[in-house]
Amino acid sequence: MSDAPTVETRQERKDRTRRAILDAALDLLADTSFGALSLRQLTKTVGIVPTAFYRHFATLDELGLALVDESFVSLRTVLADVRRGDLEPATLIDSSVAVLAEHLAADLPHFRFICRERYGGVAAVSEAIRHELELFERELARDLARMPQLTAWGARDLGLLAGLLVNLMVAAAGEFVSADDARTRNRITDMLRDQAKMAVIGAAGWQPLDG
Amino acid sequence: MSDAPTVETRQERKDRTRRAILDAALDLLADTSFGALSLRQLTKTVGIVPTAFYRHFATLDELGLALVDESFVSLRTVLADVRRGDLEPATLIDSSVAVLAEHLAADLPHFRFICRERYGGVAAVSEAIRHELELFERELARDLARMPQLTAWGARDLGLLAGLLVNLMVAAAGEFVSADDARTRNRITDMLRDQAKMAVIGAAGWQPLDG
DNA sequence: TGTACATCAGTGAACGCGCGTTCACTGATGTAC
DNA sequence: TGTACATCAGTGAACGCGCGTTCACTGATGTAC
Repeated sequence: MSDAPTVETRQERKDRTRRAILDAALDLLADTSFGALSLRQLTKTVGIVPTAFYRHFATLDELGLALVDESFVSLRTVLADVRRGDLEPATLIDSSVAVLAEHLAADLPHFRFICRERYGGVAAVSEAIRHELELFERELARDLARMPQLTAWGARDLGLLAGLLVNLMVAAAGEFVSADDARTRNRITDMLRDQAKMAVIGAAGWQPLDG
Repeated sequence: MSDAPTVETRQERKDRTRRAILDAALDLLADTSFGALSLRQLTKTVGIVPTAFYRHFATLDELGLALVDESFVSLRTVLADVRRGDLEPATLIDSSVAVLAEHLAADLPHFRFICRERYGGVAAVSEAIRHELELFERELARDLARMPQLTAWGARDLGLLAGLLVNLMVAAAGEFVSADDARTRNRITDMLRDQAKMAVIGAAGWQPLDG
């Protein structure tokens, strides 16, 4: 047993507090919307005095934008994991939906935040989320463009399919977050998988509008 | 010019105040989420004293549920108008989306409320909305079942398609509400129409799972 | 029709409470020499 | 290595404010006779 005192620099301690603020916020946001978040309740949960919050964020909105940022870092790892996995056309959707479900279960707070605040009451936050979702949609469209069956497609049609899939995904995430038992979650995952298949089959039979 | 004094019964006056409360709430909810709505600000907007609110609703949650009710009355008129309109398979989606766009533009506050609170922070309200959306989805599935191309389908597959279309619709409504110029709204409507076509084409090519 | 009483939508004062933000501060960590 | 000074994350008191809810009330509308 070493008695060596933990040496922690000022910056490390500050980073740890910042993380604690973000985590406490995600925790409290399970029960309320961001617009109803109280700074005093938040700092009380963290275990710091209300004014200490301002050492880390200039405003509550800035905290919200930080949560948007890290939520989308989390969401992007879904795409990265899908790319890294099974890319056989016949089973791509099954494996992609399985990857998504895994991420959903592993990081509920961030996905709940995205769903809840997408059309939420704090303009700065909902705008940031919709902007990031648009970027995510484009990233997905780029991935779709690389699929052999869709190489001839134009940008608009790829965008339509990507948008459709993103909307399905967000809605499924919202239901998933609200469900609290494994059975319901499996039903949601199954539904998402079949709806995604419908969408892709429809896309395959679609008459491209451009490109 | 008649000088006849307006005769208004006690009940009529009460109904008028109740309506004014609902309207003021819809107005304030353009800027905040329901969970952040203040009873004092609300009654100030109506022009009554805070305590008078309790003559109409026992709690703020009850007001929220009343808003859910009338929002879905509004949404159901969309289906009714679609049924009443052009039912030619070749142009059904175009005309349905046009009807929806018309209703969206005519009653933004209720549609914004549904989108914003669907996954919002007040459990009673978001649960009521998701319940009503499920009923709406079933109603849509029943309409779809009557279409000649889909008569052979099972309940599950009709439900999948209906759910997909409802998610598309709600997402489009959310974007529509956030957009403030006619050009953007037309783009959203166009996108919804084409995505709905993709979904229905996919549904047509789908291998039914049951039924 | 006239009178006496009941109802009840809306009033207004009062309450204790949690809110966000200000400010001058403390004391441990970091740095310059 | 030792000392003197600078930095800055977190403190704690204080502020004025809007909050939801209580309560006894007022006075116009409604009703019974």
